[in-house]
Amino acid sequence: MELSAKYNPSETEDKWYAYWLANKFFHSEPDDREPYTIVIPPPNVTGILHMGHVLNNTLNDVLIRKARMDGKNACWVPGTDHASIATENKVVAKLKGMGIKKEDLTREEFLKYAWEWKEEHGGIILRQLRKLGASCDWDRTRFTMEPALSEAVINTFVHFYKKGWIYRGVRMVNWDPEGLTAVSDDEVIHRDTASKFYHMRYFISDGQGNPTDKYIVVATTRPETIMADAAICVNPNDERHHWMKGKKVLIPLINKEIPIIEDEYVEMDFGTGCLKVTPAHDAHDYEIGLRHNLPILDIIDDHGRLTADAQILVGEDRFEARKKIAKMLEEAGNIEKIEDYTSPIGYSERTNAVIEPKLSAQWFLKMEELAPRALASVEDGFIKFIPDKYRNTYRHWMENARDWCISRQLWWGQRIPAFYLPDGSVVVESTLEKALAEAQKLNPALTAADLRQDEDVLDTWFSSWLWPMSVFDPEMPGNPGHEPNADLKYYYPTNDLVTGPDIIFFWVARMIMAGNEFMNDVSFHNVYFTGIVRDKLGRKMSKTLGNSPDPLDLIAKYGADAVRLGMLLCSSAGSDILYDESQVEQGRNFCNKIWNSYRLISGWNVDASAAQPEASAAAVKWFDAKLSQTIETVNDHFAKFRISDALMTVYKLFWDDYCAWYLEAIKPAYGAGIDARTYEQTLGFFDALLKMIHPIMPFITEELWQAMAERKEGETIMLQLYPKAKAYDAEYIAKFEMACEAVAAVRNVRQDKGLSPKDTLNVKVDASFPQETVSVLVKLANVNVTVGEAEGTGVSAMVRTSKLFVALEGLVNVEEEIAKLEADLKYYQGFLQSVQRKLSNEKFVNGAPEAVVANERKKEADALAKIETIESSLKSLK
RNA sequence: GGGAGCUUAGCUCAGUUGGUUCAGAGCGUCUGCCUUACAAGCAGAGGGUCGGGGGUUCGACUCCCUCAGCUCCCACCA
Repeated sequence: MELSAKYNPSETEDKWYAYWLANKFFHSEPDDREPYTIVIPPPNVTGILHMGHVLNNTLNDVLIRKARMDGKNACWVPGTDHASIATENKVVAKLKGMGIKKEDLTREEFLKYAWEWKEEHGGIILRQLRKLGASCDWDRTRFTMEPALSEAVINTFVHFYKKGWIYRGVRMVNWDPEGLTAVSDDEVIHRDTASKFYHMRYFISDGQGNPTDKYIVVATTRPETIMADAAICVNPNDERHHWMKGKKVLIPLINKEIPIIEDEYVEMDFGTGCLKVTPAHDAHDYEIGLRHNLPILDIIDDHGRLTADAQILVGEDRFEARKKIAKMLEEAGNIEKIEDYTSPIGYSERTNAVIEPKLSAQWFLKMEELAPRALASVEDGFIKFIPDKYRNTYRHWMENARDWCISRQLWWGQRIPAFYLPDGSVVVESTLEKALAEAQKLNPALTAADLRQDEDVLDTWFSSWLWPMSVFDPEMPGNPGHEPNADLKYYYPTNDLVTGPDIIFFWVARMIMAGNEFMNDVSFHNVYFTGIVRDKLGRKMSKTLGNSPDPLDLIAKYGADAVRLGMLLCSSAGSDILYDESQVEQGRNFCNKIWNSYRLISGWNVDASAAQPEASAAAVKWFDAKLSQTIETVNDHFAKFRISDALMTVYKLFWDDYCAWYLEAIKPAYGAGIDARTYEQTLGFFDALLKMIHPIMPFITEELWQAMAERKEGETIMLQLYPKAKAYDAEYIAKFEMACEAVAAVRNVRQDKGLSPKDTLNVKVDASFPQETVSVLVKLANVNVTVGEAEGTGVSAMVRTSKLFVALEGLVNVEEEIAKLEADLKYYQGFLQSVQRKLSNEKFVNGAPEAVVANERKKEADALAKIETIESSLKSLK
């Protein structure tokens, strides 16, 4: 069959993916092979594939396919994350479009909509991953909110609660008064905003609640909160304010008496050096309040309006109140001055409302014991980070880990299993029945109706941190005594985790904690951190910039293999990826190169009577060795997670060594057949090359592997063993490549002198040129070769290569070569001297590690050999 | 403000114990080729005082100090 001159991926990719699926090649069950396990970083269930996913999942797929071909029992568990905040937002937005407000729905009604949404959109991203070629074990697909995994989450909560590590505390949250919900720190956008800086006079109290004529000036941007002031705080080192120590001041307008306190938090040179402390409405003030045991008065309600506790301006919106109170203060003579002021203000990402810091009761998980242990897992080398630099980041965070706030004021997620009794006490149990039983121990009269479950759900990460365990045995987390099932025993710990450094704390650190707690083992051995995908100008991919290509469009245009290669080309671990479509083009070009190299060999006719030409024999011998050598290199790159290096090594092996040199060296003359021996060997090489490329470009390699020989149903390249390196003759590789250099040198001269490639030239090589590869030089450079001394032979030009000379008749330059050689000789002699000086130093020889000394001796020998070579070359030239 | 990291060819990046196995790769550029697999290609070539300065050393891209610029994380200043 005639193959087209261009590879067309769209004709093959779906076909092979369907074939792989139908034959369950991705599926893994425990057996007696060594397992290799990866759990997918679960994408948001409502997510759409973007370039970050492409990068991450390509890397995962390369690793898993390589492991599979290395004969391991490879298992890549896919799944999705319920992503409580993101998903709830989308559902709320969708309902809004339908004219439904979340507040008007009951929890149950809302969740019904949410699940509908999930059913509708939940599978999209996983289906998209298939287009990329992801070889996930789809039979094992999990969802963090499926019943079994939710149970694991609840059990985990109960476990830590009973252990005393989960507690309820007060914390400042970012309240969105328009969305009527707390939002996470990530969803707060800080923007510099113009506002006013109000300098207010707080009069010193006479002790009876009456103002004296002395006052202090306090600067604030939020005068509407003064009614909630609990103290005025100054820095104890600030001498300006020592006179007021122990005194009290009166809050303007309401004349409430509050103390003056001292705390080093206050900056002396900012504002007036006096800070009004409003514990309920500022996170720092809250901390100060805790330290000084100040009362907390909350005067702003959920909608951002002043409450009755404010005494004045009750019911006014906070911004209205600000204007009005400023006026009132002015009229009352409490304003010293008002300055224009620009400060960063937090806005809600969703509603763009100004975030109101608000105190609320939250659930926390203590990090006291979890963090140090998780730190040790990494510090002691049980878990490796790639690149290593993230260990610093990790250590810094773990040493300063704050307790984890695990409650979220949302509905989409696992509801906190805390049940409140009428008397306000709380029972934590995995089910209502168990909770009731516990509650009845306290009060036998209680019924289920008396128990009120906490309204909040758990942070999404509180389910994702169990992921490496729960995907295999959901009964494990929260049940330390539980006997792990067969899957968990076999697949855990997972081997490698590929993820972005942005979630090192949210996810990676916490998985390590959960693994330690429930498995008493690491969750994974290696964490490979990818970079962030940016455009070629270094900007983050974003919808608003429109610089984020749709991966599916790219796949449609260039093919999945090309997209994968394009993504990997520029991806060294940990550094950001500057994505450019030209890289995908390069991937497509490589596909085409592979395709056409097969067109070439598949078109050859075997001539059974032909003997193997000398050049072919040499090329076969060389490439056989080169292949083994490269396999070693590639395996080494993989072992060190240098994926782009591994890729580039294979790329060059295929393109430069195989296509440019090997195929050219064995190519039969037009119309002539190829000898059977070379043909068979060439097919063997091609087969090995396809296997080496397969983890990176699965589709085209399957297509050609199936095409190059009759395959049985159920056979696939993806389950073939990766080529193994044999012992190889490195010296021969060097010899052959000397011939290649000579060929290049001749070509260079030819172009330089305007000679046609078709003219056969006469060339002399000196005696150091390896005779075994002369035939290659003859064939590829189109030359007649004779061996001999340069001088006295009529040779008039020398083409210099790094290791030998090729003399080209009719063109001269001996002096230049001699000069170069003499320069080299001088260098090596100097080098030798310094090495020998080092070696004659007793301190060095006795003190340095043995390997270092041996290395020096090797250098000495090498230098001696080199000098000898150069001297002999010089001699032959002169 | 606290912490981490980066600066090597036009671009994106390698450079693993200081030494001609180190100044590299890919892409781009230039030159010549539509040569019966491939112009999405072939052959060849050019290109960097390794951010600046100083120091240690026989020798520094590599180690130390310093200056400059950039990036990320954390805290964001009443």
